[in-house]
Amino acid sequence: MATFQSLPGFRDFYPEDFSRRQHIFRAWRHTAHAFGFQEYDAPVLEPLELYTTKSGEEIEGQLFSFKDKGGREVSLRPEMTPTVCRLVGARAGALKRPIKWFSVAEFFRYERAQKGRLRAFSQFNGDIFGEPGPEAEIELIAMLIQCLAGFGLTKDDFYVRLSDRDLWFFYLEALGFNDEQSRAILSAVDRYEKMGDDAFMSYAEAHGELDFVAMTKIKAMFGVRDFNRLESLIAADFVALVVTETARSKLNARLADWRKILGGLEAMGLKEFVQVDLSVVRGLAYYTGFVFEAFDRKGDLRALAGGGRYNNLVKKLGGPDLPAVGFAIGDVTTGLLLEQRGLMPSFVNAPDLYAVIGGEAERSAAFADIQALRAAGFRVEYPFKELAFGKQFKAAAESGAKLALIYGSEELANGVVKIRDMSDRTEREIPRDHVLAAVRDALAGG
RNA sequence: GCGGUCAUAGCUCAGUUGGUUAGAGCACAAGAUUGUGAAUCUUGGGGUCGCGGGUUCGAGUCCCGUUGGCCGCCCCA
Repeated sequence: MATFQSLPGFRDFYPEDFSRRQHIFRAWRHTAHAFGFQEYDAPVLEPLELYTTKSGEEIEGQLFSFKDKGGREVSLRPEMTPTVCRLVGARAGALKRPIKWFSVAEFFRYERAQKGRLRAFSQFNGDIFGEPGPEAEIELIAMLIQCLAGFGLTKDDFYVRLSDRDLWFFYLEALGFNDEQSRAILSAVDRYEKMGDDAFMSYAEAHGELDFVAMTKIKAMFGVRDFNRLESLIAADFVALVVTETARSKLNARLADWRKILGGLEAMGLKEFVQVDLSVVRGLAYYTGFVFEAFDRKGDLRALAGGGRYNNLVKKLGGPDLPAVGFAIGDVTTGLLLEQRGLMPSFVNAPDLYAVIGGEAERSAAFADIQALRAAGFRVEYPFKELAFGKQFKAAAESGAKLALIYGSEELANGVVKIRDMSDRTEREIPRDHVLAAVRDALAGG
């Protein structure tokens, strides 16, 4: 047993693990480029205040924070959102709109590790700045879906739950609740899935029991799973209740945005991935409108991804008033889901070519070709030590190389090299000065 | 921060009521095999049995503590 091991919640990435993570990163970047997003990164270490300003002092308990040698309070980044707000805010005037940025980066949170949650993890973050309308949501939700579908996951594997904090506030306002009461109700809605009716106890303590009619309406609202039902619930309340004209027009405007998002995603053929679900509230208060989360269909994993609109955050962090929507997908849960569904490719590290070298005398000739082939971009392996031919062919086969190049004394005496197709075991001789061309030709076909 | 559970080779595990020098399979390496393939056989390296203390003539085994993994609670940006 080694004396030192990695810190709790941190992972070592041996080559197989690294290749698995790399597979995830590659697919994410591929998708982001297809959607026209630009990649950025920023320091892993940030001023602690960036996070306490955004999330409150309490957040420090969950951070890898410390005082640096200059006495600065600093923290490893626990998320990308404040950082990207800082970057965009600083140059907002000079950036072409819409601003569509993404990153693939590592984050650190001082929390107890659990299934799907570690202390160090990677996330894909995609954000759109400068677009207040639901067009940004369409773009981001479509990209979120593709970030998972790109691995071969389908609508039977995962789905995106779409909710709307504005709709909630406008609806509760129409029911006669003030802002503080509405927040307490939303916090109960957030916990309802886990706690049931007990979730409303803290509301009752602060504001008195909810009356039966209001409770029924609220439960109906977060029980809704399709848009037509949502519309008809609200339409029915317009008839049954005394609703002010402003509350009515706010709600109607929200419903129009909903129609736009759902219509847009349907036109993209993504309807089956999206479910209306107002029980998603997403705890932290900085979300200002639509919020969404992706889950696996079987429901035995933590959330795959989450995001939403945060129109006030850039300004709060010192930038201009800039609307924003974003989401993040984690590598840990995504990796677990891909393993579960057999979509994680096995580690492949096969060279294109394996050079079989007769002896020390032949090594120099082989080296010349090996270097030329490598410079041309081919992956070439050869044995470090002198080995029997039998061993070398075995090594070549185990390496997974498509071709073997044979540098024996007989071949070199004739000015040729044998090129062996490892899959069908056929061999042919080629002149030494045609090796590169012959390899190119042989590998082009398969 | 709280609770449950586990910890023996790189991996998966065995190890009797406490008893000699802690084992197997896989993996890795060498040889059989100095011009042709994933097989087979032989051999080898690799363990302070997570760590520390206690009980005992004797601890991988029992007790306490600790660290770490896994699972759950709180939290989840």
